[in-house]
Amino acid sequence: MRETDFVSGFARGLKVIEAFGEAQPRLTIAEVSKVTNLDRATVRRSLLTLSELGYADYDGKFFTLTPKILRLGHAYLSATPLPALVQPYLDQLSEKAGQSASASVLDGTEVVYVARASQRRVISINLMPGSRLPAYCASMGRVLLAALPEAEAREILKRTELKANTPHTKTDPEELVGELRRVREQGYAVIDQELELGLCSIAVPLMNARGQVVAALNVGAPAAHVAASELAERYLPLLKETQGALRPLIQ
Amino acid sequence: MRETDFVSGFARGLKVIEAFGEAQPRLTIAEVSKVTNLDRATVRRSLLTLSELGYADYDGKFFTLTPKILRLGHAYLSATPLPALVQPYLDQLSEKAGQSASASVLDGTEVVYVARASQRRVISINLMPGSRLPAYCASMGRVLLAALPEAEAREILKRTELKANTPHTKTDPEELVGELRRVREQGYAVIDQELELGLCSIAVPLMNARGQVVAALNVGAPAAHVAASELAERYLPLLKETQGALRPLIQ
DNA sequence: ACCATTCTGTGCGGTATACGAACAAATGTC
DNA sequence: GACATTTGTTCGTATACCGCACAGAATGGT
Repeated sequence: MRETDFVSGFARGLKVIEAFGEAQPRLTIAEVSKVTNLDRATVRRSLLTLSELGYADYDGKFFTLTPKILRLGHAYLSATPLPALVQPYLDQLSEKAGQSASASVLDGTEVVYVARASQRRVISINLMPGSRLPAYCASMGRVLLAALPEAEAREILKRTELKANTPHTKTDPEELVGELRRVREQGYAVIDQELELGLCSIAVPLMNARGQVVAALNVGAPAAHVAASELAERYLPLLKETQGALRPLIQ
Repeated sequence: MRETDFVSGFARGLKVIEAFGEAQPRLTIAEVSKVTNLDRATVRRSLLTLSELGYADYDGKFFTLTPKILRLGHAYLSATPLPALVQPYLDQLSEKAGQSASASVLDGTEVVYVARASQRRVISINLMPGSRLPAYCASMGRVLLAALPEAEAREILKRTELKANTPHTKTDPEELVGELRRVREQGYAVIDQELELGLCSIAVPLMNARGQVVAALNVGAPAAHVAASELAERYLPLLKETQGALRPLIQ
């Protein structure tokens, strides 16, 4: 690709959109400028453009994103058959298990939820399609990393900030690579409170008809309710069943 | 806003992203050019930019969006407190009702789902956060339109392509305005197979502490399972209860 | 009330980008 | 296999945009 085949105005604008995150529903021009390291004048033009197009609201001081912005992500969710395909199976799985069930794909060092069926039981982390978690300490992340050639998985781990979210979090790259090997062999991954205390989960890969891993499927449960050691016994059959049912349907 | 406060390269790029919809997961440069009415050279630059940034994949012929694009919509979903706030109530509501429950907001002529709790029962339409439906023939759409000044609602109806999805669909603007009046008076809207045969639903507005309508809440059911005339009797108390519980919590 | 700080909005010069057209490559048609 | 059509890529030029610097407004601290 030539240098001139890159529209930096577009790239800058996308960066501006991403500046709106968790703790920042309302941002001023200067705040966005700080977060994005873009010039204030540039940020201002981008935000006014978003506002003009209806993707953002502006009250003279603060900018907020409007629901129109969901059209962008929706372009992916509706264009990709996977989410719509797995949703009903996820609902079934979630009901049978009595726990939340999710499907996700890998994006860089993170897993991205593409579908989810939640249970009444409220978990502190609120997850929905589009939500992201670091791959190294999430059950679906382990499964997806295990599906990659080891060199590639190592590369991703190298790029990841391996921090200990809890005392249980595995952060040693070598230990993680070993863990990935085990996951690859046994065909599933169990996480015991590595992401958050009190939360454990089990995941299996989702394969297409050709056997390529295209996503992961998991069931999450409060540690108080189900011990990590019981996860496989309790939920693995259900996960395997769902995995098998979906396999011929994907692609 | 001055003419020069608009970044057209950014606007064009967003248009390119939106070109990827329902039936088009994989698009060529020329296809995107047709859909967007942008010059092929311009589209190419936008797509290569998306690809360079990891928002799209390119195999030399077709472009596809990657899950990274979900970061954009996620910026809204996580930045707006509403979805996370209503989700647990939705889950509860869905379980008590034994039917799917959703929350949505208005975006132009469409309702946009911001949260959803689905039931095992599979409905032909697959809906998820970010999904859109025309407001005029959806229960939540009726509720949200009814909350607007009548002139504004008329304006939106004028901009809408009022097509009859089923023999039951109301498409006469005057009849719809009358319907909106009734919805406003009775405080809820019932849809009987106007969007899709076999599907009916009931919705109520969600208000914030100041009494402003900020979203809508609904329960959908297969017509075979629950007659439209029974919807209010069966689910209105649950909806009202949820509405009341959320009211002091919003904003 | 004052100054210090931070913010938004604007004008300007240099540069990067969009446009249209022309070219090259692929695809389809007979 | 030759022609027609569509698609992808390149190029020159006019122009729109970026970053900077400054002015004025808003905010905050003393």
